[in-house]
Amino acid sequence: MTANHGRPAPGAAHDDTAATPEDPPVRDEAAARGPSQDAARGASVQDDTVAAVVRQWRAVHPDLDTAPMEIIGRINRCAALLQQAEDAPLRRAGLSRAEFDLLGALRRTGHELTPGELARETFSSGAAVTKRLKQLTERGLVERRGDTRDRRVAHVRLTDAGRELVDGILPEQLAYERTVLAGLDGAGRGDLAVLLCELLSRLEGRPGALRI
Amino acid sequence: MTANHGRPAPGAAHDDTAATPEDPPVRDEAAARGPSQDAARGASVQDDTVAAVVRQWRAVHPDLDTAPMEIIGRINRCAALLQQAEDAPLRRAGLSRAEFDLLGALRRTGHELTPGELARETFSSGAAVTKRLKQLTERGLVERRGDTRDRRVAHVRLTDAGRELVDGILPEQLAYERTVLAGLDGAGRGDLAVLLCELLSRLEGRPGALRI
DNA sequence: AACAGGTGTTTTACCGGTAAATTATGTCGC
DNA sequence: GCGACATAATTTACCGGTAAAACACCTGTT
Repeated sequence: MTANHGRPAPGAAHDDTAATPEDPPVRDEAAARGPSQDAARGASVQDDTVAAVVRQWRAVHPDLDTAPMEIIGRINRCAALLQQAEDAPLRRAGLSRAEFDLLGALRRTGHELTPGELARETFSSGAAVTKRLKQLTERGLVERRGDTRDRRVAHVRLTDAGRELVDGILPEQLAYERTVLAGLDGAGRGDLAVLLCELLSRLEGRPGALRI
Repeated sequence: MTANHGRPAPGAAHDDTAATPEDPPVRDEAAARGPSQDAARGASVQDDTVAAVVRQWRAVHPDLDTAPMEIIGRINRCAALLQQAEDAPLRRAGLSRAEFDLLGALRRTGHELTPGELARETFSSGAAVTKRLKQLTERGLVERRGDTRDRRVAHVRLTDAGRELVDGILPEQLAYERTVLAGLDGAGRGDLAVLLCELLSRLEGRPGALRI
């Protein structure tokens, strides 16, 4: 998903008769091969799908500065692949990612949360939380009680089964993430965390600071 | 979204009567303040939501190595925020992200694609592509023709309106991405692109190389 | 030629998410 | 204490995605 970083077209496949009248087959690798920016870091830049997509855009729009894609495209693509990989073990445990996030929020805060807090905590809508809580309650993973003072609010907590489920899955997820990150050396991991933190801080900055 | 990086609970809110019997309120900032790894890069690490979440996990599970979260959590969170930000201008143009991805794939390859190729190109299911193509065709953004040799396959191409729409939106997206990335200096951007490329290459590596 | 099996696309049934409306409750000013 | 307004949660209607089945067509074998 996300804006622009599908797979490169493998090779025009078996086309058919007349090519589309507009645009003549702009289809060479001419446009500036290799990485656009190779920093101080000597690492030989591999050829990932994003690089191929960026090449395509440059061939079609040589005037456009496509540098941001090299970062944003990769972030999006990494996120998509990571989620896909981590969803498998979740499914095995009978959970969707959204459900795991909800349980995880309860586990890591260590105390009860209201549905509203859970919605904020998991970045989802209140309606979605209501639905998920219904299912998770039926499955005995969470419990709810009403607030005695304010009868609009409910308090949700993990059951023992819920806590055990999260505690069983989390180390597995972390172990997978560790193997993925093992491709980078210690300094690389440190740099990456710092750079992403700077980027994220900017994205999270006081709401609205960065355009809508 | 994604595994573990919601917002930190602002402060137990106004709780109620008895706290849950299990787990005593583990709720101090004690657990190793500050960034877990501060690399060579001197940058003062900011305090983003992921850092807060990682602190929570460390407080509850001091034994667990939460380092991967500092990277994976931030990638996921960045991706979510970026997509949210970039969806707004898309909506204004009457497109969903998935639709824009499809049009973008057609635009950047510069030639016709079959529905199947579009599915691979945009990482979505064939069924989803079928539905999107139906809508986009009705809106006059793409056209389709049957293959003359193999009547199972269709060939999809952008209409002029479709191409103009993509060409109008793309620079806007890139401009936004550039302002977001302006928070990093040139070397930082270069390093980030390279590090993400290494990570992505590993994630994309020969299918199945990395666990499921 | 007929058929078995493969491939490209579409259809079907369903699931989960959201926005907006709804319900129920609390709070503030008078 | 009562009306106006705010807030917490839920319900409703709908939309878009997927998996699996169905369909249409091709290709190789006999």
